[in-house]
Amino acid sequence: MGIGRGRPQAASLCSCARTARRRPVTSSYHPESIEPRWQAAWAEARVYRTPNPGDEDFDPSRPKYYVLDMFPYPSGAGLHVGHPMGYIGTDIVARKKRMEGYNVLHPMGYDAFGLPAEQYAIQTGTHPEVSTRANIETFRRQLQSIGLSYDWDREIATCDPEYYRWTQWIFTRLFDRGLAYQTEVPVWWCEELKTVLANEEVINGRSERGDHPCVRRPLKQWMLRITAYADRLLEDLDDVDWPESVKRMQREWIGRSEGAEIDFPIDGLDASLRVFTTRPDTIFGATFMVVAPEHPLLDEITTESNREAVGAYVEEAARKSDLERTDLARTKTGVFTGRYARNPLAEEGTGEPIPIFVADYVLATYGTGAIMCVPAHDERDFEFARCFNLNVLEVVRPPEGTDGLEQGVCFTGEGTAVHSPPFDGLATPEAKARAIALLEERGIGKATVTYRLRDWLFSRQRYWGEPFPVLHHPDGSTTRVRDEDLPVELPPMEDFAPSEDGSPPLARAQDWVHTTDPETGEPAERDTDTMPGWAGSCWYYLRFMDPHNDSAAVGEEAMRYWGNVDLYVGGVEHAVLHLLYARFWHKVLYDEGVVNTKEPFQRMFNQGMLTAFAYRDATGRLVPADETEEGEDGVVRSKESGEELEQVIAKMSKSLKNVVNPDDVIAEYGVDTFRVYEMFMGPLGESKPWNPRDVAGSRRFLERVWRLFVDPDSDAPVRARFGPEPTPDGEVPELVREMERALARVEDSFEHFNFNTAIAALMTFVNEATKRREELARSTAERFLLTLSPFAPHLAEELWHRLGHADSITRAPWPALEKAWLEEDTFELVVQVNGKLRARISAPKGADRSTLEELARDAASEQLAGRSVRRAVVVPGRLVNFVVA
RNA sequence: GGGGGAGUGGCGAAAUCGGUAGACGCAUCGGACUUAAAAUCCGAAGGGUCGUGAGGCCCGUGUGGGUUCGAGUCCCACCUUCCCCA
Repeated sequence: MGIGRGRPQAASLCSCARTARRRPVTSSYHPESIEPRWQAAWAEARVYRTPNPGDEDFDPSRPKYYVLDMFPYPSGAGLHVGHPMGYIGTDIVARKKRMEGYNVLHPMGYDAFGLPAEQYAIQTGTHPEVSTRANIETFRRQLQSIGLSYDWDREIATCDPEYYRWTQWIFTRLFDRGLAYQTEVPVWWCEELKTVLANEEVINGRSERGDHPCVRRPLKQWMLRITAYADRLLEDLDDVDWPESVKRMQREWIGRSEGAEIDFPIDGLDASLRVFTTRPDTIFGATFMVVAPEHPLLDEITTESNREAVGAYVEEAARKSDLERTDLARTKTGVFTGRYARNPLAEEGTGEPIPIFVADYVLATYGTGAIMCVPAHDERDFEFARCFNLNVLEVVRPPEGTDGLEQGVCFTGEGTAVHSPPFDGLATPEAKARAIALLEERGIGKATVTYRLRDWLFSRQRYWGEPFPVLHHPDGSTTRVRDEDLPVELPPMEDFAPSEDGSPPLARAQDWVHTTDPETGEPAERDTDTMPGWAGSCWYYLRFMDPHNDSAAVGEEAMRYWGNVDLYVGGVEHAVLHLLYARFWHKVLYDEGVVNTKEPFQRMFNQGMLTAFAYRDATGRLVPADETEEGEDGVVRSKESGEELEQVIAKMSKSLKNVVNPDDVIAEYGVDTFRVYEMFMGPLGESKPWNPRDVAGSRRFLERVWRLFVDPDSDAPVRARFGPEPTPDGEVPELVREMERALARVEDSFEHFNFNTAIAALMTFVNEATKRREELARSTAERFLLTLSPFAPHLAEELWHRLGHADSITRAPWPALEKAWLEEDTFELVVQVNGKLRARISAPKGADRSTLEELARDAASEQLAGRSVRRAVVVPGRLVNFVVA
């Protein structure tokens, strides 16, 4: 191996060397010839293949590292330069870990089921299978052209029957555990898309995809009981190393709140109205109640004289989204039902009748679908009471100095209970506890926890998704398909457009629907819904551990070795849904004994968004970037009309006509330049604009690297002469020190993924080494190439071989930082007077405070002349600050 | 409406702990090489100001306050902007 410290790795690399010898001898940097050659050599030698436990060449003594990208949905548009930013970041991490001797699991696949392929199919007639396959080909070609070190033997696509067989298998486990059930629920129905959509796929009453209008409709749907895992999903967030912001989003999404359920007797009916409240201590302030328009008791509660008005109101509410209904800023609406309830804690006969309203700001799906309203201490109730002129009764006195009812505002914080006979004078937490104790004692209420999280609507009336592995029997019962009968494959269909009546396309595959129950031989029907796009992505990280296993979703040995994902990188847009769903499935699989980790993703990192310049003319029309030119005055104009354009920075998107295709960048500058530029732009976690003008700088850097090693005026593959090697006890040569500084900064950059600073450090070294090339020792040059290789692997590999190495640099040992080479005898001492810089002088490293003060006093003698030094602040190793009068 | 991030040269950005603001690169300008150009190499460069010059001085990290010998960094208030959620 290269510099002789590492153990030989599993993959045979001799073919790399063979291929390398076929290279033409060129003296200037030609990435277009180097890069495809090495990509072919790496593929041929399978240098990125990662053996699994049980494989012949598996080395169990090495530690494991699993670094994963969020796999892409293979859209028809292909990749733009924003997609690979995270991929390049993880590739750099994977390459360094490999060089450090880890067994690195670094796979890639495709989230290939879902609506867009089907919409495209309906528009063009191309079968989703066909367009998805074609898109995958494009994605794979593009990903491979970027030199990403994936183990392509592990590639998966969620639409493969061999993959979704196990998605279905996991569903059957959910089914067995009672976590999957069918029920009639009001769901968003999109007439245009002919499907049900999840709450999160509908924005302002329109579909997220396509922006079509949607309405609420009750339909029988598959649901997953994610709420049963709410507490564990909440608690285990403490054990993962994720951005706090993402954890917070998940916590808020789950929305756990503690409170009480209370039964209010209804006047004139032998029924009571159950409400949920987080503030049982305010029950004596309840001056009215509200039920949701969908509340099951509404019909019974409503009196004859109010029936018409209530009916009309309910009808209107059905057309609104939850969002519109609960918007705080909106004027509250509602209708009186004609009925009253009673405070169950009030002494007999003392309680005022409490009017019951129906109002759409209460949702049927949250809590019990009914609330007691305490306008003095709840914003929405306060607002409602104002609109309808209802009583407002203060039952919590705010702490001293805080505004409350007396100042005309609604106080929602904690204070002291008043006007509440059983708990007058108690502080809010005690009053809550007292209220709950009283309710439980009298059997009219109890402490409860509710969640904002709802069960997961898990079915779609579409074709391009996983079929449900269940059989419906003539007696109305439903059983799951036996393991040995999986997968339930999608039937081939010519026409997969949704039916006009909204029934799913699979319902038309009559031969497929009508089957026999293999257990009983009786006729049975298949389910005609399919799973949503999220299903396949819930567990793909597990399949990567053991992608070809045909007897289990993931083999036990592989699962035990790979554990969970050490580093997961992707966009923040998946912070809630994908990550929550995947964590839910993982926990079910944990209970099932399939995995032995509680959490799937140990560390998570969100890459920033890539933006780009877009141009608008005076009319606001968007002008494609390639139809613009910048004048000498720096003003951007339209090439065609010469009109001045406004430059805006925005997310890369087709509609803004500012998409940059990586293929074009690679064709013009080469892969390594593309990789270096993407990382050099700024920290991986920040959003930043792509500036086509800046790319050349990264290319120039690589050319300087090339010339450091190859003499452009000679035919020799590499410069023959190197400077003297550093001796163990001699003085540390400047370039050795310089390289070590660069290495230290590169190491640092892996902490926060700010590879821009790593590349800046490598540039600084190259600049210095170019100036004093005759001093550059061979060992220093090799350390540099090793350090460069994760960032610019093709160039590093080429030069590594030109230096005479037969084995690939991708498996050469990562250089260990030599701290001793960083140490220096002197430092630059900063001299300040009253905090202002006045001199910089060289001082010996170990000098004590008084020596430093003397040196500084000398250096600042001019500024100090005639002034009295009141104090001297000495920071050893840094500065001296004189405080003068 | 709620939550989070970010505001530093013409542009992307850098600056472990509070201690030299602007590293590294882009664009720009000057010079060398060249018949010429490209490429490359060398150099200049935050703003202002004084000086023939070397160099000096003042201002400067969104705004206004505060803490400190010393603030891009810490605290308070505000403005702008992006993202996420509702």
